[in-house]
Amino acid sequence: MAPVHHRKEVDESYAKEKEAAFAEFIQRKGLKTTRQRNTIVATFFRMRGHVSVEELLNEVKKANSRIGYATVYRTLHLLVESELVEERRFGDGLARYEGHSDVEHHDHMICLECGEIFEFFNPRLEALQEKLAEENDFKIFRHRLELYGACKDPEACANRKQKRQASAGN
Amino acid sequence: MAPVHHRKEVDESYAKEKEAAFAEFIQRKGLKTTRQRNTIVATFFRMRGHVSVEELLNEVKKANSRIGYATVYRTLHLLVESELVEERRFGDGLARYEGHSDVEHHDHMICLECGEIFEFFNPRLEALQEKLAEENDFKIFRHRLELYGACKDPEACANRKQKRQASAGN
DNA sequence: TGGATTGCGAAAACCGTTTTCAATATCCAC
DNA sequence: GTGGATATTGAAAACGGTTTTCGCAATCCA
Ligand SMILES: [Mn+2]
Ligand SMILES: [Mn+2]
Ligand SMILES: [Zn+2]
Ligand SMILES: [Zn+2]
Repeated sequence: MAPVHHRKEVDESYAKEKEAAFAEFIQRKGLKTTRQRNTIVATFFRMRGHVSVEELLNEVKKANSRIGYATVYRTLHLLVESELVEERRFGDGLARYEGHSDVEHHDHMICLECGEIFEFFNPRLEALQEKLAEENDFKIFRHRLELYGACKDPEACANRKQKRQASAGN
Repeated sequence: MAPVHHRKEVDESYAKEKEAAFAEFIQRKGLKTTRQRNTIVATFFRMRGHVSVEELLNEVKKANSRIGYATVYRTLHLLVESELVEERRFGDGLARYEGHSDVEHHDHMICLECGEIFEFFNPRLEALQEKLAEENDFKIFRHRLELYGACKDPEACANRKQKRQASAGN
């Protein structure tokens, strides 16, 4: 099985692929290749989940402690513009970023207890939205659906909560 | 027909009802009745749509120009706490508030061209969300669904856009 | 009606994000 | 390779919506 090893390889090739796509975007736009941007992008695509700017900067600083907020913000904007990354806002006042996974689009359930974010996709839901838009003579460009609530499994939820609070105190 | 007159009466009784409910909430909480809060609440429930703080303050100042932002913000928090009003955020960086209409819950379509906000409610959509939550062992407390796009009727959209830009320059 | 308690408004603080600006790095034409 | 036009960087300041502070004013119960 060796799931950890497998996972690591998958992450690496995924990250490499995204880094290459970003490099191509940079060239296509006539922008310059810089160490800082490369570091930030490489770091980002090796993180999982819905990453805040601060979380990303903390990781980035491990590779190059001189990189500051401004460059991280600027690079994230480029990543969004390149469509390699999407910005999310789950109502806690800060932007979070995620790389597109294989599932192109998905929505989110956010546990207000442990902070876990579950992703889901349902074609019927998507179709129903289209139908409702049609009825209102409306053309959808994009949508956001967020279900706020709580995990039903109290044990798993409590564990995650603990884990999160532990990692919050870096 | 006299739709305007009819509308006015409906709004008045609606506003009066909400004002009374807020007064009751204030007493229940042991807070004091003040002119400023009454003015703000009375003004709010006579406005339609999804009202920003600035829009509300502008209206409020017509009745009492000495009222400032702080009191408007504080009163809106009370209105939300009383559950007479809901806060919305449609991604333009500012909070908007709406009184509960007869339809208790609804979702939104936002035209990115003219800024119009259409409201809708669909029981199948709600049920489907519940089903998906169930499958993920998740209990929904609340949700937000926003469809961003554009009106299909270009004329109506352009008219609304013009109207909005006109009223923006107060 | 006194007086403890709340609420008020102007201004300052807050907080995540964006912009400024002087110094530095990139990279294309030579 | 090198010069030099151009883009990028990082610290710090600015921004914009919201919250908090603080001294004064209003509320309201005994
Ligand atoms: Mn996601
Ligand atoms: Mn609404
Ligand atoms: Zn949970
Ligand atoms: Zn429109």
